Amino acid sequence: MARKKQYNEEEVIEKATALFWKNGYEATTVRMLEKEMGINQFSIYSSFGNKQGVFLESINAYKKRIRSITDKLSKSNNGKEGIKQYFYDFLEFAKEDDKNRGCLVTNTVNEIKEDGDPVIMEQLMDFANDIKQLFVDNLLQEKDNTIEEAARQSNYLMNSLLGLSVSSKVFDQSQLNDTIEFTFLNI
Amino acid sequence: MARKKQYNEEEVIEKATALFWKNGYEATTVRMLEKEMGINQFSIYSSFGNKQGVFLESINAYKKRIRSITDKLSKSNNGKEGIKQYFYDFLEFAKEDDKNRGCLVTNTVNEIKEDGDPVIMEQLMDFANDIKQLFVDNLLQEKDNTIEEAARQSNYLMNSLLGLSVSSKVFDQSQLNDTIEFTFLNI
DNA sequence: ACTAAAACTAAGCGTTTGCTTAGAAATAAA
DNA sequence: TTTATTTCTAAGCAAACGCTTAGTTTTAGT
Repeated sequence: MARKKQYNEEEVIEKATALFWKNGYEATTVRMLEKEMGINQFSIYSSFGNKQGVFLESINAYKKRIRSITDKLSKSNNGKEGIKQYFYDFLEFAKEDDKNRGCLVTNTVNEIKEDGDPVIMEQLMDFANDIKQLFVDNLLQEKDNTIEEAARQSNYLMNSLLGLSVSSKVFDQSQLNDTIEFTFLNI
Repeated sequence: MARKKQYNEEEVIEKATALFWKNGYEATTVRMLEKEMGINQFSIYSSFGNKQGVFLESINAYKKRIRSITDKLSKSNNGKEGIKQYFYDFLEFAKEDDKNRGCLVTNTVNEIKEDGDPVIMEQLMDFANDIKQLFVDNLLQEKDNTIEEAARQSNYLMNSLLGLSVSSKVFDQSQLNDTIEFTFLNI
């Protein structure tokens, strides 16, 4: 009846994700996507609607990939030690060759700001809140920790993780290790 | 002999700074600058060469403005307590109406990445290192603190400050206060 | 083999980007 | 007042942007 697609949508989105991760949303042009994904602009628009559609699918692909370490955290039951391990896992996850790309979601929050596309913004907020909730869950595994205290600590830890997403692009591994160790000293 | 300039270069750069601070470098177009600065594109290019020239002058204007709080830190002599005050001062400094714009320099580092313009990148790195050095100086005011320990602590504090630059755009004041208080418990 | 539907290629659409330029308006020395 | 010099306005440049479309190729049911 009709011709077959010569590409796999999941595969080309993986490649788009890498581009967005490296360059950000605005700086990634449709011509770059065309080249990296290995398919024509027509195919891009026919499969994903528009550039934003490609990006939203890339965010989904990113979430799926990072689930390997968030799952590890949600299964962890040794309190703050599990979160600390998540910090180290995240640094490894975001590493590409010897460079660190930070977190795709954090990068995007930084880029598109408050007047950015509301659909994308909501996606990003949900993602951050999910991780923060994982922190709270793990912090409550520590004995004598109240919900209020865990909430405060999770704010502190999220701040540190956001900082790490930025720092990892600029500072070297030993500086990052120091940062993580200090972060978990007194909670 | 010749016609007089109808604008003051410092004044129009102040307005350009506000625009870059709010929107970032790439998202700020020359047409937007034209409108905000209140002068024609010809005047912009004749005074500052190109868009990057306007931005570099804006970075200088930003540095001059933030000097009010960095000066306070460099004059401070009560160790980590002075740095903590700097964190609160920074949040106040970056506030615009009820929104927080973060740090112009941090925003730009996040935006232009490693393959960005080397001239801009160097400016940004110098700025970050200057602040980090101020942290070290103040940390050495604490008794029994070694240079190595102060260096490690300054990495941790810079990470927290970078995180705060991001967090302040998303979280509310009480969450930020909790974060700062927790940050200084550890050192 | 024929045909209809989907997927391909490649050219090109209108808009916006950073930047330039032709020409008018203003200024101060002569 | 004339003249030389600079600043102004406004139109326009090539290139790059996101996106579309005309026309060809491939496929599977008849």
